[in-house]
Amino acid sequence: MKSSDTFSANSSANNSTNHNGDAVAGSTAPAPSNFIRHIIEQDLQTGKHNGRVQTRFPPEPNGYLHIGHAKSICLNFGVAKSNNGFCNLRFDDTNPEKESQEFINAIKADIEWLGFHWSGEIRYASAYFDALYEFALQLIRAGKAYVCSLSPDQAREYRGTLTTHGTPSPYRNRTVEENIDLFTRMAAGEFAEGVHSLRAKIDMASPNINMRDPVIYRIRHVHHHQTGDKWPIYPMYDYAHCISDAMECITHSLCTLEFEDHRPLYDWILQNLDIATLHRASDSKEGVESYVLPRQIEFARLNINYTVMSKRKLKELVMQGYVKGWDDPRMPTLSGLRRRGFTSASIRNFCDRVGISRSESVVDLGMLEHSIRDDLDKSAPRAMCVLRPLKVTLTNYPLDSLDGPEVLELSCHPKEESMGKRKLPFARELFIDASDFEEIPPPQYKRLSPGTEVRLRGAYVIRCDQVIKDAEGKPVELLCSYDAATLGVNPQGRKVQGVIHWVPAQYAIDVEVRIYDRLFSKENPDDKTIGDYKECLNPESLVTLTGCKAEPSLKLAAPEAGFQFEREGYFCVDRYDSTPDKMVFNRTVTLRDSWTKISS
RNA sequence: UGGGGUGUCGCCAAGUUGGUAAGGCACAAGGUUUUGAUCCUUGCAUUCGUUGGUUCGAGUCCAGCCACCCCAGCCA
Repeated sequence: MKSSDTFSANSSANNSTNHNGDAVAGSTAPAPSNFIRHIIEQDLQTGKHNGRVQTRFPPEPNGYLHIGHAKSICLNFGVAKSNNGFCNLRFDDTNPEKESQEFINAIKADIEWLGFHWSGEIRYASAYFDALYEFALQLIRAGKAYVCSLSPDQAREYRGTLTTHGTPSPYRNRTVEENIDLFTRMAAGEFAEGVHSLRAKIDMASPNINMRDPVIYRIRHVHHHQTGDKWPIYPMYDYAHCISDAMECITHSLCTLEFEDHRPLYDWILQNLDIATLHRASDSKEGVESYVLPRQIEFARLNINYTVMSKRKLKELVMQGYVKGWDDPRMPTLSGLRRRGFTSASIRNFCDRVGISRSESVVDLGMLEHSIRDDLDKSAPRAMCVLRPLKVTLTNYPLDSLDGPEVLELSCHPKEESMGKRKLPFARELFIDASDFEEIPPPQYKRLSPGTEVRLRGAYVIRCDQVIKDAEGKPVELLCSYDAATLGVNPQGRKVQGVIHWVPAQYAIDVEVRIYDRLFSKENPDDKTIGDYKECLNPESLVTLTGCKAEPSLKLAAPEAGFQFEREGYFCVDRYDSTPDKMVFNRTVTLRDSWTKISS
């Protein structure tokens, strides 16, 4: 045990030993070093924002959050927290047809589960529609935006290609009056979808296609989950996002690499708006003179091998029934990982370990597995559960006595005594796992085989005397004898190497165990040479085992409770399908396993 | 044949102003162990995509080359 001196010697280094301490925002290690934190440090030094750090996490509510979002969440909230700043949650809801309240609710729940707290009320880009509309009028009056009446197809032709410049729209030089008239009528719902759009007047010859008079408003006669039927026009991302950031006084607008080419547009919009108006529309409580525009900074999105991360593909897996929902334990969604048994701390740690950079990279799934093992090894109580039961009868163990069974006490954790002990009856008839017996033991096999001994974890040493087989020659029962002198002590004069888990037959509870494995069998399901990513779906990503035998103490386990089933892995009680009468456990991850390496 | 990016160990990733390659994962070898788990110890890039240049000295500066990623939605 640690002495109290050890604790007082270095307070900051011992954060990790603080089990149920501050569960918020991965704070066990010193803040990671990355280019974004460097930029912020610099801005703090130069006093660019008066020492203020304000970030935001801006999901579009068109799907569930996945672990890639967790990277962004940890970054945005983490960077704000360690600089005494704040992070907003803003729904980027400018394209209502793909969005829904269901997604908004799920996203909120996932962020809370991850352990982060957003600053103030939840924000919505849609809450800024009035302001956005006024700013559009301002651009029009300044001759910096115009109503274009090209069809989407025509607009594409006018835009030019990657290597050839575009051609100005014939509507580019409409008068301010005409533009205002048309735009006002667009907003009044007078026109059908597609007949007009509002465009920023920038440069059709720009080598950056985003600057070739991008559309900033389109006509969409659809219901919006927040604003109802108020608007027949909706702003585009490029236009709404930068203004929303500015209105929320965001200092550092962090996004992924694919928006790099949009940065000039982000800056153009803000720089072409009247700063005083922007300031007035913003959250700022200081004067205009200290009002500084936000800076967009891009970082690489998260990729993990053996999985897909695009929302489109995840949605497809759900919609076409390849998985059982957004929260299927095989999904890389936060709700899926949660249901699988991942703790939020493990995900935060994973994000810290992965780091932030600008190079596109593919993280090994092993890193995620390490993060959850690392957490659960320390925090998960141990228990025994036999997945593929094989009956064992201890021929020399007394038959049931009237006093009831012999009851053993086992520690819930090998190191953490504070986790207490659990009771487990011992009996003449037991179950062990079928894989812990081999009639013809392979080299270095340390488990049970005819004539050899093993230790039953937390109980006695037993020896296999006889194998009873069925008609096909498969072992169905083992007749063993136990050594009564080996409870809590090693036998004298011989060494018993193997230790196996077991469960008393008549006191065990029947449970269902779902064995999950990676969803894809190829490292890169997106590889074009595979064809469709669904071709490499792993047919064994889910194997359901029924009739598993769990120790009776598990009966009390609550939904989502995580355990280490000794020698098998980490498992959790399924939060939806498990009932007291029919418990269901999900395998979160296996234990590290050097035996299968040795044996193969 | 346009523009914007990225290239440091098998996988991530630090490398402030040029001064002689952090850390994690994985892997390997030992030790402890009533989980073939955990834990502990040790090992694991004379080299930073590549070729040249500047310099006493370059992953860090300069030039050329190569590879890969992103962009032509009235999606985000």
